[in-house]
Amino acid sequence: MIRTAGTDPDIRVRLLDAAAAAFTRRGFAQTTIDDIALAVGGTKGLVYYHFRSKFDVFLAVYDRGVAMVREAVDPLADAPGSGLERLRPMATAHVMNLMENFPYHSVVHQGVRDQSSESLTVGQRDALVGLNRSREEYELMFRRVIAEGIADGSLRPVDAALAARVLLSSLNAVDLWFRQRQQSEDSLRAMAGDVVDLIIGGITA
Amino acid sequence: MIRTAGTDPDIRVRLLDAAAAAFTRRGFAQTTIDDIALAVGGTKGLVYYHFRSKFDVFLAVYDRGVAMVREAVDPLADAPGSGLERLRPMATAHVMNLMENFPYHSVVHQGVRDQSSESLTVGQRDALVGLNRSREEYELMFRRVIAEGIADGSLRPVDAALAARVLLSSLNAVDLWFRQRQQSEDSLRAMAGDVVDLIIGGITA
DNA sequence: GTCTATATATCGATAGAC
DNA sequence: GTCTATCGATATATAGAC
Repeated sequence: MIRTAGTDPDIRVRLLDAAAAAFTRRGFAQTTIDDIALAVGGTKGLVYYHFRSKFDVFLAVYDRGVAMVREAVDPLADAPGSGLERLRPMATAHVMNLMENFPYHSVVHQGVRDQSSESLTVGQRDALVGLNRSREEYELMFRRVIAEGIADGSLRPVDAALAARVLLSSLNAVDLWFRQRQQSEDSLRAMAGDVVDLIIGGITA
Repeated sequence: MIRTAGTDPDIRVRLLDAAAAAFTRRGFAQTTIDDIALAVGGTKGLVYYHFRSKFDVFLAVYDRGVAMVREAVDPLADAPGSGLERLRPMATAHVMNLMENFPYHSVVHQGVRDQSSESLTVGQRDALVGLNRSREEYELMFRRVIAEGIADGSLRPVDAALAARVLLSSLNAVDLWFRQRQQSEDSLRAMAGDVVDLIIGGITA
């Protein structure tokens, strides 16, 4: 082994995975620090050694979640092709990522909802809004591609800002009914494609 | 006055309104019974006189929320016209209702998300799933109209079940970015129309 | 009917042992 | 680095006064 001894170097990530799963299953408020710790075979102290607070764990999960989607989707925005030819792969990759990293996505979704929650302290809200900036850049990227699609004629002349919002929130809403099962990558991709087609293509004849 | 004396006969509804607002602003777990009571100028005891538990309040809000949307939308499903000609008013009425009764809608949305939450007791989950049955009938109504639209040629030959799911969850996702302002009924209706058009009509050229 | 205690439980966070 | 023990705050629910 190249790495020298010591405890699992990825304990932080394992804690984040456990936290994402717990926040998804029970919600942030109903999740206890012990839930997270016990999921990796540890106790409270372990969590508090690696994170300042429960909210800090939430932010770290959120951060990682946004990073993962952007890593998958961002490059597609600047590929060659018309607006529509780039938007469809972007949307599909977004949904695929949602399904494959469901807990992380779910936490990000919670974070977006809660950024205006009155149960947050001022400092907490600021931290959340700060992280949401990356999320907003992401939305602006979709808006840009939609605008380009309108310009090149591959998309209808809709309000790009509203369309980006509706598109992303519609894609994210998939988490309301999607439930993980052992599905092949192919069947996930097929479902993602169907959903994206419904949202981008509409259902009118 | 026809009604004989006694305290406000609508105190139950006022409590539900206050609860809906509180659950929306802070989330269920972070809302305290005192939050609800104080919002109507009372204390804990008032709430516990009218409701068995905090969760009971949640269910009552949920119930009222579903009833309100269905009252507005159900009749439109059996109006004359093609599938598309009925689906568009249904979707628009749904979004209008979402905007006008935002807190109730928001609580119903929470309820749908939480029906598989592991932080519920068995009895609580059963109660929630029971109420969700009305919500499912509602989705089936959309599915039926979509199927009829496909049959009459006003809609593309999509998977009606998937389309109904995607349509409703997309419409509901509007609550993620919609924020109440003092807007005229007309401007709300215009926005609802735009959103519905984007979701039903898609954005491809 | 509504309010004022209060019993009771839970959990985030910290201190200190190892 | 991780654990055990514990403090302290918060909040559901109840009992009984008015």
